Amino acid sequence: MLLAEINIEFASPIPVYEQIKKKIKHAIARESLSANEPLPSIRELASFLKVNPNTVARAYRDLFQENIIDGRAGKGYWLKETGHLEHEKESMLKEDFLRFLERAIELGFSRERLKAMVIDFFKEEI
Amino acid sequence: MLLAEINIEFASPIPVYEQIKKKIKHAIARESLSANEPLPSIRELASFLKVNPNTVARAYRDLFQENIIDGRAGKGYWLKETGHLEHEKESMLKEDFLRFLERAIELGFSRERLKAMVIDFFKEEI
DNA sequence: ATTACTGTATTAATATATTGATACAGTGAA
DNA sequence: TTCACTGTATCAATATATTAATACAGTAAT
Repeated sequence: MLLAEINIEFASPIPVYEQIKKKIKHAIARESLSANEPLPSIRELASFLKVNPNTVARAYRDLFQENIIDGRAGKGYWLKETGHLEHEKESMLKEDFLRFLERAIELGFSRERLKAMVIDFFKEEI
Repeated sequence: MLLAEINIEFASPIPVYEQIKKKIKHAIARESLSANEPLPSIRELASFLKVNPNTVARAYRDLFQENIIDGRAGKGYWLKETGHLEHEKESMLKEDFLRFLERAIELGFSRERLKAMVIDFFKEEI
């Protein structure tokens, strides 16, 4: 994975470690980082981005807990098996969708109306 | 609208003003608060909940900016026309859905696969 | 064991978000 | 005008989140 793929907007209100997480997820999505491939070491990425190593460590720790990467002290971090990842990704997405449904219910939309709206969204967007 | 419909969990990590907003949206969704009906005054709700008036004011200000309620100094706040609300609710929901789509794209899902998954969700859930 | 890398843990500094105290200003009725 | 109620604005106190400084511990090669 190329260091250059990760750039940070320091003026943004979004925390640096969140930006790092998002960039890495993007890299995975485009397959510019593949299964078992090592990530840059915490200190390497930190010095490249000119941020504190703890900030990168926080991003990596989160991704570890999200079951996206694996790692050990002395060895570094690497991307997990993509097969496993597919399953994780699908369940992450399912959770997101359920949260969306909850908000819709809060707003008073019926199941049927919601379904119709979502189908419309698909016709219009992307 | 009944004051008793709004209860706060002070132990929760969710800010009090966010909890107030959510309860009011719920009340609107169940139509326990109807068009043009006045909300409890800031001080009345604050003393009932035993929170600072500014906390309630923050919730009301947010709902005002979300175009859900209207109000003026000296007169209080009241629910807006529901016709207008329907439109607002729909666009709020659309925004939520677009955020969901963005996350899905980040995770590398194609538009078609996403559509299939969403249809499956509707078959299984709620 | 030494060296040169890895990640981890602890604590402090800083920034941001949330809540609170208080004074101010608008509205309408007596 | 006066009164009793509305919401608003400003600033301080507090809590939480984020980043940083530093010391510690694991791994592997020499």
